[in-house]
Amino acid sequence: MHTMTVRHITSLSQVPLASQASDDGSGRTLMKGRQTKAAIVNAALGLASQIGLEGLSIGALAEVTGMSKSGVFAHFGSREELQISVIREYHDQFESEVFYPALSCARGLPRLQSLFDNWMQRTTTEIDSGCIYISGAVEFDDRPGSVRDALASSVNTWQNALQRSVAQAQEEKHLTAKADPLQVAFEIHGLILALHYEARFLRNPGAADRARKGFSEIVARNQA
Amino acid sequence: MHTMTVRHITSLSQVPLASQASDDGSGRTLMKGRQTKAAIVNAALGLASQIGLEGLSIGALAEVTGMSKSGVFAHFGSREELQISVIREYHDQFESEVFYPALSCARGLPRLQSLFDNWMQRTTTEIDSGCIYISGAVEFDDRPGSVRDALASSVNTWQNALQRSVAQAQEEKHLTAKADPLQVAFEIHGLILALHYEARFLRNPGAADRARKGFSEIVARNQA
DNA sequence: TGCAAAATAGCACGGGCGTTCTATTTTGAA
DNA sequence: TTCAAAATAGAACGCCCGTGCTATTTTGCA
Repeated sequence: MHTMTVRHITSLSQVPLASQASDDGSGRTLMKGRQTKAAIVNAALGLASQIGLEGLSIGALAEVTGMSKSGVFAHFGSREELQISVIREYHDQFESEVFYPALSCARGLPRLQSLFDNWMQRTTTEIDSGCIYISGAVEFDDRPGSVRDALASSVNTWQNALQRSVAQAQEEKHLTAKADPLQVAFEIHGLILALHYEARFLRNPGAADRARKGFSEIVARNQA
Repeated sequence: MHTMTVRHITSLSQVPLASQASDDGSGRTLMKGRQTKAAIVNAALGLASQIGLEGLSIGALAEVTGMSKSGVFAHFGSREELQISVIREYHDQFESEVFYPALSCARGLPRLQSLFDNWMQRTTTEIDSGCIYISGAVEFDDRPGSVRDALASSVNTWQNALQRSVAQAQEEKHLTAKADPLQVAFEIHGLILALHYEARFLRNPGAADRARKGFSEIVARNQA
């Protein structure tokens, strides 16, 4: 219980308490609960992507993982904590699929382009699977609490990274100094949101092309 | 109007049986059920805007309207039908707040600008109240059925109107013939979605200004 | 190998949900 | 004023939910 509380406070840190077991790739000393929990969170992420964080139910999750409701429940202590774990998992995946790979591109426009391309790639996948950053925003619009906080914090982290990349593109003289990173990031975000909306909900074809075209227009307009 | 016809076709007809009463502004002969139903739908729209169409519950609605659950229920026959009634009401309000007023502006860019201004005005309001075209899209992403159909149909009606307005601006030589109405409408949609997301969920200030700036950039880029 | 601790299961609870069925009240034309 | 029809209420149903409690099984160091 205390560990739960602590994890709450330190927000997204998942550092284990000293007394607890370490994992590692394959060694002994790997408390089985950890891997089970990871499996549950993965299944939960899959479920939540499709039906939303609010639609995520412990019963359904138990069925999917072949466990009992209480077995699943014990790993989290509350539904909220489960939802937060899902958000954390999504955050990590997003980071390693979208953000980190772009770091191997040169600072400035190349990296910004890579960030966008990776984001597009991910969003294209999510036309089928759904996106927690988008559905969660709608679900927790006006529902204060730790789930909302975790979600907003993750999204803000990403938005800041994107804005930073725009600013770097200005420093590198790839984009004009007159450009406003907040404005550019806002417009890019809009393209992704429109892509998700029109492709996933309306099932309009061609939305991905329009998002890409929109991005290149933004770049062209702000070029140095 | 086309929308009207479509609404009838989609089986949402509420044409009374021949023997039943007609409404009208204030005359006698107005079956009380009609006004009660309208009041319920209005309350339901308020609730659904905040907590979503999925969150809308008959119990909560009964409490808000001061009626019994079954009293509310009897007006719709199913929760789905209630949700559809809410969508129809929202559609009508949207039409009369955003679409119709713009018709008094000259065809072409003036009317397009008016459509956008009205839409911005409405979205600004919805930063507090919520928007069921946005929340509903997320909730009914991959949930087939009549609710999804009604929602998508309403959104499509609006999207077509917007695209038509862009095309008219081309005919009037206000926008270049090279512009793609689908592309322009897509980008505008993105601005509105980003505004809703960043203002309502992230509570970022300045989002409205960024949306407006984005629109004027789009217009500038596509000017004839 | 033994044995505490961790992990999991089983069960029950209270509550809200949509819906149905059956009264009861209210309406409004004759 | 009467009276069928319309509108509303009331109670109950089965269902699924999150959660707490108490076994029971499994784990992994001593």
